[in-house]
Amino acid sequence: MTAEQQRKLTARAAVLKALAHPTRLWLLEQLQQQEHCVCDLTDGVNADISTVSKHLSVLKQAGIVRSRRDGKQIYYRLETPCLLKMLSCVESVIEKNAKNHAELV
Amino acid sequence: MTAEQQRKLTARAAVLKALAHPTRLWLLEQLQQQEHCVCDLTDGVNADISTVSKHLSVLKQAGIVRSRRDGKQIYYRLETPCLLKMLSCVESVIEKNAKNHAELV
DNA sequence: CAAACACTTGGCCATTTAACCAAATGATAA
DNA sequence: TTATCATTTGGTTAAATGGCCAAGTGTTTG
Repeated sequence: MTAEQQRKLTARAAVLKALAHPTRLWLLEQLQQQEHCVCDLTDGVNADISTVSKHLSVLKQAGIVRSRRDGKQIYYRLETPCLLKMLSCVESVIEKNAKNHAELV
Repeated sequence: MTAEQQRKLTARAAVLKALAHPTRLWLLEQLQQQEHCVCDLTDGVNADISTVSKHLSVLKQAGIVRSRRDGKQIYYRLETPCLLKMLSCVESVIEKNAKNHAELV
């Protein structure tokens, strides 16, 4: 593995890492159709608003969402919709796992 | 977020988490064309063989790869090729980030 | 301008992750 | 059956993550 390869793979891993949390995946689903302020999003998650804010900042840091201020609120929107589509493959892994597991029983 | 949603999202996050490491992404690339034994894979990675073995076990646990023994060696193969294809979207996030960053300079 | 509102940030703590080394396991070769 | 090879597993340690609370920042409202 060359240094250049290492660099590329680390960048990819960083994006995947940002996606790899149930709350963050839920946030992205909410942002799929339209932008939302943090307060909207906090309502749906069973967590402190500061926790939600930090999750959003992880997604922003990774370049997955963007934010804009409008008055008191800050609105987040999904920057790269393909990310959610790509989850269909993740889903197929899960289904296959379930099937394999069922066969073992 | 219902308990059922939570369950689903946690399962997805688990698969993404397994992908979210540069070494594991590299391993998957190697397995894309053909199966390899652990020794093959260790050669390319700058890490202890036990480290590589543990990375492979993370991928296996997530249902992303499978293994079979042949004599002394254990061969791993990619179970879900679509996972690597889906990285094109991850790549587009990275490119967009680079572009945005360039604009700021 | 002070109070209230919507968020973000810093601090703290518990848990998880990743790396290495050493020891254990499983299979073949001597 | 002992030695050797290929890999996994256990133990340890350092660093990263995720949660909450409290304090700080930026905006609007009274």
